[in-house]
Amino acid sequence: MSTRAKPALARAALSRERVSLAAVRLADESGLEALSMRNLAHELSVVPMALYKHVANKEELLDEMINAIVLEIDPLDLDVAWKSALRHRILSARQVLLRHPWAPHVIESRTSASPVVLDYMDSLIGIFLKAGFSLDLTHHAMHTLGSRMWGFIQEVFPTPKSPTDPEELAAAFAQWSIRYPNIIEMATAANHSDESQRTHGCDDQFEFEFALELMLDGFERLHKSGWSSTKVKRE
Amino acid sequence: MSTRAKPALARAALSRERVSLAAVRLADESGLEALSMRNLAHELSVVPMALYKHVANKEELLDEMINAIVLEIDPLDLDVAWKSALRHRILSARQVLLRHPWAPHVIESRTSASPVVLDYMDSLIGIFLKAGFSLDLTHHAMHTLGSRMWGFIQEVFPTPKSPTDPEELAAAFAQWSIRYPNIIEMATAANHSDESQRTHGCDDQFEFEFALELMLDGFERLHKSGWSSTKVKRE
DNA sequence: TTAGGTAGGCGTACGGTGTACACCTTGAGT
DNA sequence: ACTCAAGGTGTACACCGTACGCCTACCTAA
Repeated sequence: MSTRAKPALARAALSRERVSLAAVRLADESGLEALSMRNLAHELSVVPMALYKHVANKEELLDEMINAIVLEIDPLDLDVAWKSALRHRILSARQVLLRHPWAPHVIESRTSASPVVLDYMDSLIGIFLKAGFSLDLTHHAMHTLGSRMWGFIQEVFPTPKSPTDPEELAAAFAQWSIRYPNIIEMATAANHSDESQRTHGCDDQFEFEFALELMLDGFERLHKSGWSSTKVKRE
Repeated sequence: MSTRAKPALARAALSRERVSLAAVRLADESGLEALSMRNLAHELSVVPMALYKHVANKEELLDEMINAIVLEIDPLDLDVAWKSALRHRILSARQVLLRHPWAPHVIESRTSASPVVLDYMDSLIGIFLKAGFSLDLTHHAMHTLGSRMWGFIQEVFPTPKSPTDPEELAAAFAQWSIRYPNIIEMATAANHSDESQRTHGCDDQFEFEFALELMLDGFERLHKSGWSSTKVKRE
């Protein structure tokens, strides 16, 4: 009864880090909707209110989860041309986000940046400046990247599920071809043409890189031509 | 007591449309967090469960709200060059979203597209195809636009609030200059240079248009050069 | 004119959420 | 040995979405 419990006897002590790592794991494995303070506490064999000794509230926990995964992004390689450095950093961020599918949603809901997040952004800006980009152009480039700097873009709505019964499906398809001729034309081309399926079909990774390269090329062109926002550019 | 109440005596009858319009108004005026079924019902002088006779659940209500605002986007002008048509459509979407600040969050959380949403996307695709873009390039262009086709981009984290006390602020500023030298350099340039404040400072509208033009120019260049995804483009 | 069906608003109740607040236990420092 | 604070506990509250059953008022057909 009155034995002096050694520190790590019954269970390891809670800590801010242990809490947020457990939260990341829980979200990874069971989805964001399973991440309630009660579930998380249960996972840690602890009573819900115990968590509040380590994080102020759920928002702060979510902040901490983002910190944890931002630290997974590859560190910056300084010995490489700006374009490769940027591409590498952003594609690495993308790999991280693919491991944590809940992250985009959480990132989007944050209301202010933590120091860890600011570090990451600072390093991206540094890449531009070191390459001689003007402050001006760097600024706009960062805004253009937007959420792509985190390795994701809002995937436009998934198309509604199609019926399973072949006959119904054919009927629905006919309907759609009338109402959404362009969507259908594009979608069938992307899915059917011989080799395109494997080469790019609708491969998220390809789409991401396509857009990223388009932006990087755009930045490069503007930089080389000495673009400045004082020259208005509308055609 | 037993008077035959005329249809519109006590209050107008509920309908799916009245419910979703009231929801839009409530979100506009009081923010998305105020939009609970209970609050909405109260607003309509009705008991919460009454709403469920018109929408299956809250998700469906949110879908309907998006439908309502997508219909506010300017209709497509067919007599105009593709670039202008696209720009106009997207900037119009942006105006709509500025009127409904809750919309980006809701759009991002939708899991499938409604017919109204598909109509909008179909019309954008149509702009590309009518201009002679390949199905291929059109497809990638749509992905590249991403959430920008809705008139917003995930605004990267707002910087954390700065202290009000001038002395504290100076200290914090000094700290930041060391930890985030690039952010600070960029931010001060954007805010201070004489006329840049008015001309572009950190004007969301300008940033949006900058990115949009960069993309449109990129699409145009690829289209003119007969780009196809079979040619790999990595440098 | 009456009977019956149905659309739509009402009331109650349940299981979930985040978290405030008071309590108690335990280990470290004096 | 005593104190004090850090940290885990238990209870309680307000709010959420919504399942389920009821009841009333209208429309239609006989």
